[in-house]
Amino acid sequence: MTSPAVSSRDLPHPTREEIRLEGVLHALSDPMRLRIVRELAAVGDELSCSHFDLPVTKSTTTHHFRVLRESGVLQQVYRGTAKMNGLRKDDLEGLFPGLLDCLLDAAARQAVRLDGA
Amino acid sequence: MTSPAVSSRDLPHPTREEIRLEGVLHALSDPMRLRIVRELAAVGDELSCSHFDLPVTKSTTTHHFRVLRESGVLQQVYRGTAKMNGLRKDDLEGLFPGLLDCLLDAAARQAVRLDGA
DNA sequence: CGACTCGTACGATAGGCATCGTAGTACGGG
DNA sequence: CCCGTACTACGATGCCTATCGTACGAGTCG
Repeated sequence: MTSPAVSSRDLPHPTREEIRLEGVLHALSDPMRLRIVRELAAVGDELSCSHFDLPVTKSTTTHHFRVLRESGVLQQVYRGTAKMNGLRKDDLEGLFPGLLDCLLDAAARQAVRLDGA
Repeated sequence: MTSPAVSSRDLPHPTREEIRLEGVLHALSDPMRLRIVRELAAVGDELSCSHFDLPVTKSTTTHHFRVLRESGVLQQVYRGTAKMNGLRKDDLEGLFPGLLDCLLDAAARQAVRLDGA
């Protein structure tokens, strides 16, 4: 088997063609979600939901991950009890070349400017 | 006078430092507002509010222009009875280099993809 | 002045959404 | 089989927002 521990539970994702720029921008216009995406991009690999230590409850965290998945920014898959999250880099790059990097750069610049980090 | 017919009425704008990426993304995540920005960028000059023929009432149009101004995407100034709108290209480029062009390109690609135009 | 155009203000409405808490399901390990 | 961990589902709440209609203010032109 190529993917050993992938659960049968699976989650609805938009196809590449169904992804809308407005939806992506809306998803990224929330600070919590932008933070998730930045961390995911920095690590460059899939991360479980529980890896993120966000200042909101788990319910709210679930909500944010769903928005990111339904807008086409993330792909999610269950692996055991964990839900792994990965950026849909290829799809986004195919639809909107350069946009993701540009947004991440913009977010990084703002973080430096505001937090001095 | 440098600006002859500028009315005394003036409008609150965020300074460059006050512009937030989240706010800009939120402003552009509305189809009506994205359309306004695309048209403004295509023309490359200031346009009056009444130039835009949007499928919403004038009240709603006013609302969208205010959101764009308050997020720092547009600058607005009264000229006679008209209110002229211009993209804050320099400020956006200074804060988030390349972002505006990237977003406009993404919007254009999506328009081609969906409307075949 | 009077009429007309452009845009605003205000209130209403309906829907969306970020957040929480609690109760529940799925999976893996002892 | 039972327990703990990871995540979900559902309902509630309060706020934000896209939209409208109507009434009004500011400016221009005859």
